[in-house]
Amino acid sequence: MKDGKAGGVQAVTRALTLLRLLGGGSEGQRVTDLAQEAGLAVSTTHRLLTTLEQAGFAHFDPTGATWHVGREAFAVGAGYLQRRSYVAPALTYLRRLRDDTRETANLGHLEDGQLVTLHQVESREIMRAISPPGGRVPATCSAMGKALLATWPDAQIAEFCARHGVLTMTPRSVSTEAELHRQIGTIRARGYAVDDEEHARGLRCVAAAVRGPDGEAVCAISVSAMAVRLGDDRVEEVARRVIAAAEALTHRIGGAPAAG
Amino acid sequence: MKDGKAGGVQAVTRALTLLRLLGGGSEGQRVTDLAQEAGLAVSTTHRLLTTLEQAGFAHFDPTGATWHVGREAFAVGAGYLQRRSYVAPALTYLRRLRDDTRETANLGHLEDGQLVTLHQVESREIMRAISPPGGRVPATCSAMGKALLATWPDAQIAEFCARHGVLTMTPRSVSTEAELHRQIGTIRARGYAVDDEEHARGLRCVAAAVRGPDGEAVCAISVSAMAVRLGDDRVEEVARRVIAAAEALTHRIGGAPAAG
DNA sequence: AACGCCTTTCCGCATCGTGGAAAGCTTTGC
DNA sequence: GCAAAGCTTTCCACGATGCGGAAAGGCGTT
Repeated sequence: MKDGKAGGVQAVTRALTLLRLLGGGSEGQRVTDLAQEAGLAVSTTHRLLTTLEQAGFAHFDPTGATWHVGREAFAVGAGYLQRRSYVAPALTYLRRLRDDTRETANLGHLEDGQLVTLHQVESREIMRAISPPGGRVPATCSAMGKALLATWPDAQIAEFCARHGVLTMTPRSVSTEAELHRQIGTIRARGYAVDDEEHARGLRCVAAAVRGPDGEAVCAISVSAMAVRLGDDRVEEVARRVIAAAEALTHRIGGAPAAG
Repeated sequence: MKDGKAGGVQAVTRALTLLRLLGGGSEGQRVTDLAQEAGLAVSTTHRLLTTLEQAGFAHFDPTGATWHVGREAFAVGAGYLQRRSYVAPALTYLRRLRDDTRETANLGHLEDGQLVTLHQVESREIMRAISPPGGRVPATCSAMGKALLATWPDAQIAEFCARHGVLTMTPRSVSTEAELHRQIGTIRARGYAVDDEEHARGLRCVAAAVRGPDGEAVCAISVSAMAVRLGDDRVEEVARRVIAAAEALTHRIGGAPAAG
């Protein structure tokens, strides 16, 4: 047929066109109108819609005989957002970050008060990272953890401390709630968090939070390096790149830069 | 063929199955695996995926040769939410509810006898939601579902049972119509509904209905938490907050507090 | 260099989707 | 209250269209 482009499965292409019309159009569309808009025969349209309904992607409202987007379509779309959809798109930015800084770039999120490293792009210079993917650290001992905490309201942070305590891993780790709150203030002002040998001796990290579509922080990006290679003079430059990566990823996953 | 159910357009049904797999499965799936999961020939799967990609519903990542849900799928799903004018205003109240209770706050509505979770603001303490956005549960196994049913006249509830049956998900789920009617009475008297491990073992929810301008219940708000974290002593306090949130949203969308 | 495992393309066959036509079903006008 | 209009829904014979086995093309591994 002359359905415009070849290559695809006709019936499927048509069904998807209808699905798009259902999602984009005004509320409650009738078979005849949909058929016209899609340029299909009414009977064909009806058959396709019925099929979409059987799969839960379309919904038919008997009162008024109108068609709507179904729950499955929503479920699939929601999966697109929620299903850790930031890991795959993050890879590009992590890699660039690693190449720009020549240090290890990390992606992590919070789980039960701990920071879990989800992915890591290793520095080509230095061997073996301290915290491999899957590794866990108390949130307050990690730059990524602190960057994420800093996006929370103060009351939540206090609650977090009450629940999990303020755990330490090195003599330099944040050890009191007051100290944590002080640091959080700095993090919010600067837009990035620093871990200065608070997780492991000789290791420094710089991190920034990534936000999801609803403005909530979903994960964080960091650069970690041997402290000797990441002096005070270099932190700001690295931080700038980390923030840029975090913002780029925020944008990429349809995130809102500011929270509510 | 013996594709389970007849009536639908084969190619479309199959394509939708793939789409669901893309949305539901782990991120980044290969053709071979998808084919196996869907019970299709590899070549067929590949052709259907290609078609989905042409329409923007699937996305192919050349590095790693993996398939992902596409932007169009998300766009269509978003239409599902946009169409419901109460979703956007609800976010504020959900977030506040989460912050006040430190548990996960949910928004849901009924479709085809099932409760569909529309939005979720996750507890910061606990990860992994049982029922993520897009997820469905039989209405009677859910606090939100029961809260909504309770706003209906008895005759309609009876009809609902006749149509959908009284489905159960755990040994604690409501299993008879009589039991349901008893609970509905309690819900009406108290103003809130409880799901005590009736949907998933170890999970408790407290929900209240939100009404639209015509006094009809349009959606429900709930707080869900691990049962150990939501003891009998805490239910009343949480319920008070859930009801407040539901009333606030009712008011916000110009709803009438009481039914006709 | 040869293997194994995967993606991608090809092609002949018959299955499956197609659209016109006709049958149901409401709503509207008189 | 009846008829006509306009819609949804079902039916069916035809042939275009999607099917899947097989083969070709890539890529990493042994």
